[in-house]
Amino acid sequence: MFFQINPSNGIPVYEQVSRQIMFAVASGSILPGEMIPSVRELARELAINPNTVARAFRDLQDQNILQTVRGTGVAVTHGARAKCISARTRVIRDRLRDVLAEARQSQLDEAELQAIIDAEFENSKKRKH
Amino acid sequence: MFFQINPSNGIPVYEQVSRQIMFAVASGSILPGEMIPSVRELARELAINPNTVARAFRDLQDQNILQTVRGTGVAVTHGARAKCISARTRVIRDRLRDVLAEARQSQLDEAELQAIIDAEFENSKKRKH
Amino acid sequence: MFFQINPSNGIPVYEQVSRQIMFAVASGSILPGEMIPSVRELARELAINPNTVARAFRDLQDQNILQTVRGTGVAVTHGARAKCISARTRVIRDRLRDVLAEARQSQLDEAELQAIIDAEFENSKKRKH
Amino acid sequence: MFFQINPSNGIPVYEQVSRQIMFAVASGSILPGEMIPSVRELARELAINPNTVARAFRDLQDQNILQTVRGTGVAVTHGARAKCISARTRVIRDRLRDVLAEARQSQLDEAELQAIIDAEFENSKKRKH
DNA sequence: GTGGTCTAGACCACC
DNA sequence: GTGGTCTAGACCACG
Repeated sequence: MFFQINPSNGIPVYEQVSRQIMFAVASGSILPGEMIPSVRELARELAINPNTVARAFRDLQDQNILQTVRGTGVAVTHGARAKCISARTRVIRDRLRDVLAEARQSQLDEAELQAIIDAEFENSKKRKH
Repeated sequence: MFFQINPSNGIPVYEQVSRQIMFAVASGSILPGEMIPSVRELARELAINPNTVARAFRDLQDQNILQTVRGTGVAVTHGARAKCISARTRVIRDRLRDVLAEARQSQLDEAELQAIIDAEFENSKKRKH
Repeated sequence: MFFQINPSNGIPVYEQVSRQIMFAVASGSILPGEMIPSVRELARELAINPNTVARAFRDLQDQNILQTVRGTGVAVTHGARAKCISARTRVIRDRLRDVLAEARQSQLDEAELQAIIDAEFENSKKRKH
Repeated sequence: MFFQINPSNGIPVYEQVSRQIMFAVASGSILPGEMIPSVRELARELAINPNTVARAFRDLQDQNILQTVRGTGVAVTHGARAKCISARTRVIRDRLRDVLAEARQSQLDEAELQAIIDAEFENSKKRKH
């Protein structure tokens, strides 16, 4: 596991964890059928409380993305890949839609909005590498 | 006052109020120097708690967008217009930046991201009128 | 709230709480739109930890049976009634199906099984009042 | 040995093993005095942990259903048949009683409950052959 | 006052 | 070793 937690950016820690797992499955970094690190181990790595990790795992189990094997650990389900990919798209599209809805509602000039979008998109490309 | 409050959409109610006032000033729907409805009146209209309206007003006063006129009520300051315009841009740009940052971090394919952006932008145009 | 918790019967306490709320909604004891007792209050009444109650509430929110009103409390959603009724039927039917499947798999004589069912059904009727 | 283990259906694996042995004795598929496969062999067959099989055997030994024959292996005791038959009835009756108790507590309409029972009983008959 | 999050630490069943 | 449950207590945002 290779991701980062920011304890003070408004997004609940357990949600940062579950999202990053979801994204990792979507992108193929974690494969269906694979075991993922134990609650305690991941908690140690990320320097957070095990209960917080457990909550993230539980949320993903409720979505049938993870599955616990009794006394053994937690595995990625076989249907997880597709679910994660579409969930990822959905999350991003919905958030984008919210921003655009607010922009429209604020009566921001359309050309200006377009300019902001282009600029930020370029920005994000640069930060990509 | 003509805006709408959604008490269960994640955004704090007081923030929905202050933002919509801000946007109204930015777009010229409310003019500098104008009085705005009292805390009690606005609370009644929007069917929310007066404390919530008061908090929105306080936040806007802290930004020098509103000011109390002794014995009369609350008015939009003369410097408000410019402040609201730039605040509006900032709010929207920041939210957009967050979405794009998350999209990038999720390893979503760039072409797909671009497609989503275009589609949603078109969508929001349609909903505009 | 009028229900009972048995802390040592195998069923997790938070699940006993959420089920009993569900059943209460299904049977009409709690109506859609109504507020339910606060986490702290219910925890006090049932003599359990508030976090345990909170978890039950959270599970029901995930099923869109409860809905929190920010800073105010928790309410039963409007679609809850139908969901609870069908969930109740489903829970009971599934558990019954499991028992019967096990009975069949155990090669228990069918007449004997029928006898057990009849006897227990009569029993449960008696206990009803 | 011809039975199946489901590692992720809530019932502990060791209990699935011991129950299925018990049921096999009750139905006469395994006869008193017969040897049963060794822990290691059964574990291999069922693709589960030997400790799990050992625990199932231990439970059955505690109930005097299995006994170890020094230097030879594990055998079904002579009193086992009767014990298994009554244990089987007890297990099923208890589970049935639990379901009906919950149904009653949920205030499910009695006629509806009766209908569910009948339907599922017919269902289970069909699946039997 | 309300719910939500997080931590800490305990105990349990399971493998 | 594993995950699951529960308790206790703290802090925060919201109305």
